[in-house]
Amino acid sequence: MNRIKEIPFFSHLAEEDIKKLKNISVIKKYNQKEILFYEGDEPKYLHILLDGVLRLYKINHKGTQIFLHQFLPVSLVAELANFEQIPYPATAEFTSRGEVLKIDYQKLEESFFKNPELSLKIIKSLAGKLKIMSEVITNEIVLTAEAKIAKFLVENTELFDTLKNTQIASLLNLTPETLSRTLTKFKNKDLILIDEQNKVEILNIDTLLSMYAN
Amino acid sequence: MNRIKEIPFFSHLAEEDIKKLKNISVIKKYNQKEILFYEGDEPKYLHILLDGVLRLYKINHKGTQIFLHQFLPVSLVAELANFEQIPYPATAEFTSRGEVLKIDYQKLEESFFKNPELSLKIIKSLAGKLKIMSEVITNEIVLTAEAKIAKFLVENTELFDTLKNTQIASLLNLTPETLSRTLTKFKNKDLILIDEQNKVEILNIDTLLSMYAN
DNA sequence: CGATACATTGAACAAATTCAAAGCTGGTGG
DNA sequence: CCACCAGCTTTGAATTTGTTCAATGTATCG
Repeated sequence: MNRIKEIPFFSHLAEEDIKKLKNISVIKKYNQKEILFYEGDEPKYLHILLDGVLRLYKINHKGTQIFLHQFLPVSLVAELANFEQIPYPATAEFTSRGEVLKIDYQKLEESFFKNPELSLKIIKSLAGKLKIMSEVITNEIVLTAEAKIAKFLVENTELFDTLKNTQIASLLNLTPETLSRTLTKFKNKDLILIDEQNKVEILNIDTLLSMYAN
Repeated sequence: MNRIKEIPFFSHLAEEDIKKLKNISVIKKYNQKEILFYEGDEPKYLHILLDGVLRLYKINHKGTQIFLHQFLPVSLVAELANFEQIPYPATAEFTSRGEVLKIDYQKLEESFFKNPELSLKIIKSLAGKLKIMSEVITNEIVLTAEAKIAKFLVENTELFDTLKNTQIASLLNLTPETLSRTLTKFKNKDLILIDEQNKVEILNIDTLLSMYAN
């Protein structure tokens, strides 16, 4: 079985390169709630998430988690730490069973960074992460709780049907109480409607948009 | 005069490539307080800061600036927006006179992204920015005002001698009042000492460290 | 001097969290 | 079948953290 060939990051590599890659990497399985790495760990491997859902978070001064991002397969995870040779800036925890390709980074750098196609993919991955970080900053520093919830309502309406409010609150880094109060406020202003089956319907998207868009 | 050769990003390029690059780029001068780009602008050029100091910030819901980073020459600025083809995620304003190399990004991508050395430099630049972003998140979301100030005291003691408290407060995204109150608290606890010439001296670095380090 | 900018201090305020209590809901076992 | 329990959700009140506003203090520089 050759899993590496199926990874978009490496799909273009020559047979010989894939063989090299296999020699410096290993696939490991993880269970739900297992930690791939902790904030502060020294990176040794470059991690590529092959299967499962990985939650990235930081711990704040009160000891509560600050959700940063959820990784879905197939993604490079926290490659920044490898490139910059710094400790992992956040903790990565599986929210489901999963599988990770772990590549010895030192050896990878020596033999693969001359490959321009691979470089371009890494550039794209890094740029994508910068975008995510930029959005995290917007969400956490620029927007108020009300604006965050308005934005989430507009952009992820369907998630309100599948997730519990506690889970949504956790994605937004808010308490369930704040989410509940804000949704009630929106209901009272006829911005949204919550039917008997707890499905959310947006009644006045313009007002919601104006709460967070500039 | 050939400025491009002196830019570390392009120093390794062949004479012929430099000529190409010249054809798709232009050097522009800016005065203090001029804006290089606003948050939300569509990127057309890849910007390389050649001279001057550039301040990157976002505007929060109250309309106040949130300081993100200060660029010094020579740096790629906000290349993420080019790579991801998204609007600029923040505003860039000169805090001094400055100079920027503006490269037509479309044309750059077509002809230069196959160059592995250049790719590697771009990777390093992106990874560096991710690190900055990660630190911004730590500072703004994870740390309390007290912890931010303790960290700044330890890591940038000398800046307290040259900058005014209002400027430091602005770098920390705090009000001067909060900074003043916190410094007074630290003085009363004998963690720091401020002499007649307003020079700050750290008396108890362990306690300061314990306020923000984990 | 006196003007202007910067720093300090106190009091009121705002946003969101925390804590506590009460209300729902859906599944389970008697 | 329904009573009950566990886990959400909602609501109110208190608390926390930092900002805002206003007043006062201090310094420096022409």
